[in-house]
Amino acid sequence: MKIDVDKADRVTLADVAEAAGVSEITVSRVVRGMANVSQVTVSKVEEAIARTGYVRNRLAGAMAGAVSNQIAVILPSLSNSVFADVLDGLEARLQSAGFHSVLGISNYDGDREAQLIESLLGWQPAGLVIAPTLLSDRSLRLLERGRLPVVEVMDIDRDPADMVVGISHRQAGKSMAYYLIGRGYRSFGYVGHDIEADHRATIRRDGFRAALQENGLDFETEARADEESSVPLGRRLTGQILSDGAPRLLYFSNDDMAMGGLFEAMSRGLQVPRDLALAGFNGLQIGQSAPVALTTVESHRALIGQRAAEQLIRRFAGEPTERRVDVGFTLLPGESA
Amino acid sequence: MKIDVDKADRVTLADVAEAAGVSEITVSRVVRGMANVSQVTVSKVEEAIARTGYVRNRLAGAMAGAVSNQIAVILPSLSNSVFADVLDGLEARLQSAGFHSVLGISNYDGDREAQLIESLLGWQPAGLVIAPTLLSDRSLRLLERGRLPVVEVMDIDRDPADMVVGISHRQAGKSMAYYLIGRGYRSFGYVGHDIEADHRATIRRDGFRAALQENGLDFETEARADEESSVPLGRRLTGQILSDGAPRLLYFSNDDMAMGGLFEAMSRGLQVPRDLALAGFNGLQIGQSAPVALTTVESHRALIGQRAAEQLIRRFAGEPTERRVDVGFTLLPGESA
DNA sequence: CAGATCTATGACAGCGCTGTCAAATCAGCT
DNA sequence: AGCTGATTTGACAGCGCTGTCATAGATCTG
Repeated sequence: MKIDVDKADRVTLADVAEAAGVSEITVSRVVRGMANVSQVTVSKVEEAIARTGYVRNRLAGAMAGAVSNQIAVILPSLSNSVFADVLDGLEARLQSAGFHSVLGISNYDGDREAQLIESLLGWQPAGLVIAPTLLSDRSLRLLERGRLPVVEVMDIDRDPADMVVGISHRQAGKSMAYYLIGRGYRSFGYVGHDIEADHRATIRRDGFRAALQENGLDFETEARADEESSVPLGRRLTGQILSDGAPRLLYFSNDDMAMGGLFEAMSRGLQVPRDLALAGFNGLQIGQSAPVALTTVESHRALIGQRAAEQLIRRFAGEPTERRVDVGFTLLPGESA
Repeated sequence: MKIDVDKADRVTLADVAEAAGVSEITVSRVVRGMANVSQVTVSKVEEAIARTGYVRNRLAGAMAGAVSNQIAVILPSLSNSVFADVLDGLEARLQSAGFHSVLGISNYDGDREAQLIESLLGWQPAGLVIAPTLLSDRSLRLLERGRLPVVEVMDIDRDPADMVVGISHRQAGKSMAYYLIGRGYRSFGYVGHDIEADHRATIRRDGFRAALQENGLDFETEARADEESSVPLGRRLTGQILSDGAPRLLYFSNDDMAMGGLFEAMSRGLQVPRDLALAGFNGLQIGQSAPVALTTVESHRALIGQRAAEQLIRRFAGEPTERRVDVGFTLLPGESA
C-alpha cells in the first residue's frame, strides 16, 4: 500500500464527484448553492461531501474567475483601540455578507503602507479598506490601476481616490472649540501626542485653533511628546503643564490622553471642571463612565467600519455608492468642561 | 483598436517575460528572489517589471504549489481590547516574517466559530491561530485533518490539538487570591460579566474561589450580568453590591469591570482601598495610570500573540516547537487592595 | 404527436503560476 | 582543444476550480 502523503486526504471536487456519481461541475454548483440543480442530485452530492469531508478550495475558485471574498484592510495600528473599533464594525458587516478581511498594519509608516498595498493586492482581493497614513505616489498608482473598489476611512477632509467614509476631523475640532467658547472658557491649552504620525489629531487641533482664532484667542500652552497616545502620556504631560500655571481648559488630542489628564487632576486633588476643565476626542466608553464624565466628541468608529463595508458590498452588487460618506460626530457634553 | 476590458491591464508573468525577452519561469524566479539567476537577467527583468507595472498574483502562486503566506486568525471579539492586543502582537511578528492574517470573529459563538474555521481553511492558509470559544467536534475534526499547524491562544488550562500559547487562568485566579489573603483580606465578593461566553473569566473565578476555600473562605456575594464586560457594567454591578453592605474586597472578572468598580467607589466618595478594596485582571495600562492604581494581574497579551506567531514560523522552518508555551503572568500590586 | 421550450447535466479549456527535469552555456583544468 | 562540473535558462504539465457552450431529457402546446 502506497500513500502519497501530499494528496493523502486532500479531497477535491473530483473526489466528491466520483463518490456522488456526478460530474465535477455539478458538485461545484451544489457547493456554490446555485439554483439549477435538481433536489435529488443536491442531496446525493451533499451526502458525498459529508462522507468525503470535502473542504472547498477558494484559492482555486478565485483563480478560475469567480471573485475572491477577501477584503484587504490596512490600518495604522491596533494598539490604539480606535482602529480596533473600526475593524470590529467592518468585520461584523463583512462577515455577514460572506467576506473575510486580510489584515495589514502600517504602523504609521508610509513605506510599509505601500508595501502592504502591493502585497495584499497580490491576493486579488475583492476590495480594499485603508485608513491612510500617507499614501505615497506609488501607493496611489497601485490603487488606481487595480480596478478594485477602495474605501479610505477615518477622515473625509481630503479627496479620495475612490470612496471615503469618516468624519471631518477639522469640523470635530472646531465644534468642540465653539462649544467650549460658548460655555465661557477663554483660556486654553493643548496636550497632544506624536503629531507626525497621527495627522488626524493634527487636523483636529488645527480646527480647534482656527475656531479659537476666529474669536481672537489661541492656545496659551502646548505640551507634546513624540510618542503614541496613551493614558500615562496624557497624565505626564498634564503634570508638566500644571506645574507651571495651567490654563483654564486643556484640549487633548484624544480621550486616552484626556483620561490621563483627568487622572492627574484627581490625583492632585483638583476639582474638575472647577479647578481645571478637560476635553477630549473619541467618546470612549470609559471616559463616559468616569466619576467626572469626559467632555468629548463621539466619533462613531464602529459605524465607520460598517459603512465602509456597506459601500463595498453595494459596489459589488452593482448598486450606486457615494463618493464621500460623512457618518458625523456627536458632541458629548459630559461634566469635565 | 480593440480593448479587452478584462485583461486590459492585468499584467501577468507572461507579459513581463515578453517585455524582458526571457521565459516566464525566469521572471518567476526573479520575483521570488531565487539565487540561480544571473545579475544581468535580474536587472533586465526588474526593469521590465517596473515598466509593465506587474503585481504578483499570489493566488496563482499558492495554487501552483508554493505555500500560502496567509495565516487564519479566529478571535471571539475585537471590541474587547484584550484580543486586539493579541492580534497586534501576532500581526507584528507575522508581518515581519512576510505573512498576512486573514481574520474571523466568532462573537463567542461555537457555530460561527466552526463555520469560520471551514471558510478560512478554504483559503489554504499556512497556519491557524485561534482563541477558542468552544471548539465543537466538527471544528476539531477539521483542525486535525488539515495538516496545518494550529496554535490555540489564551489559556493553557486544557490540552491543545496541536500547540497552545497562553497562561493558566486558573493559576492567575489563585495567585490573586493568595496575594490578597496574604494582605489580610478575609471578606470577598465577585463581580463578573457573561460567564457563558467568556469561559476564561470563569476559570479565573473558579481558581480564585478554590484558593479561598483552601483557607476556609468563600465569596460572600456575587453580582453578574449576562452582558459583555465593560466599564459601565462594572460600575452598575458594583453599585448594586454596595447598596446592600459590601464585602471588604471585590474581585472583578477583568480590568474593565474593575475600572467601573473603582469609578463607582470614587463617585460615592469611598476611599480605595480603605473603605473598599478592588482587584482585577489583565493589567490594562489605564488601570495602572488611575489615581489609585489597580491591583491586578498583567496577562502579557501582545506577548501571547508574538509567541504564537513564533511557534508557527518555527514550524514552517522545520524547527522544533513546544506543545505548550506558558508566557506567564505578573501580579501587579497596585494600590487598590 | 411533432415541434418548441425549459431544465438538468456534462465536456472542455484555461485562470497565472511553480515544480520537475532537461538543455544550453560557461568556467576551470589537464 | 577536450572534458568535467557548475551555472543559467527553458519546456511542459498541472494545481482545483468555474465560465462557456453543448447536449440530453422533461414538459408543454395546439
